[in-house]
Amino acid sequence: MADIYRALADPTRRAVLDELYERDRQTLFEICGRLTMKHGVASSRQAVSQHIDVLEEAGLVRVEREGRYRFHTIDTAPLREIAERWPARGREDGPT
Amino acid sequence: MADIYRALADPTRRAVLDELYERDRQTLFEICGRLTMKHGVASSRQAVSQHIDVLEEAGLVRVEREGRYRFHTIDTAPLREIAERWPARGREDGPT
DNA sequence: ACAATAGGCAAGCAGTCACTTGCATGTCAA
DNA sequence: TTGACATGCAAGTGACTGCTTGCCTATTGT
Repeated sequence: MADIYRALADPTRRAVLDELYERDRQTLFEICGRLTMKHGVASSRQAVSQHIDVLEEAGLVRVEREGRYRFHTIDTAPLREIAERWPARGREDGPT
Repeated sequence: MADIYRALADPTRRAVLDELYERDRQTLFEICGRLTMKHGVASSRQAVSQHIDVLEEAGLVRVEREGRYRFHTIDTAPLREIAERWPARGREDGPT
């Protein structure tokens, strides 16, 4: 499994996660369209596809294939590694 | 303030955070030595210095100058942005 | 079958990044 | 003051990354 931190390093990939967080089970074309419309990100289909590959390898996005469609779903579980690696200590107020 | 995600993207920078998480107020030379000894990271002083610059710009490391020493301290507060951007939802089990 | 749709693969290119190298600044002890 | 120590600055280099380009495969509708 690839590097989750490196996967998060790119702003377009974070926008993809934002979009999938709002709406699950989107296809590549849906993600592309919505990135352009709502997130002001103008990336080609191939570019977004490559970004999704990285997110998938990091375990942040899961894919279900159905016919000629590929539905993408966010998985926030791997993000916990970050919070658990450097937990807030003592006086710094903790998570909600 | 620079990109916290990009700051975390490099494994050496994460090792620096690990080290500072274990022990606060370390100088550059201390960090270099401990990175080599305990984390198996062999980076030059200049390389580590540049990494620390990135961490500092991301707000993850704070610096106190005293005489000819610079003491570095981790600040985990900016990490909360990540957990708050894509909070775990519904059935996915939450943090401890 | 045929065209249209959704996606996949891979080479090439330009920009960025981490690292090195070499020298400069500032502080402390003797 | 002088040398040793801790750090700072900046140019150059090789590798990596994100993106494009061009073509290919698979599925669906008519």
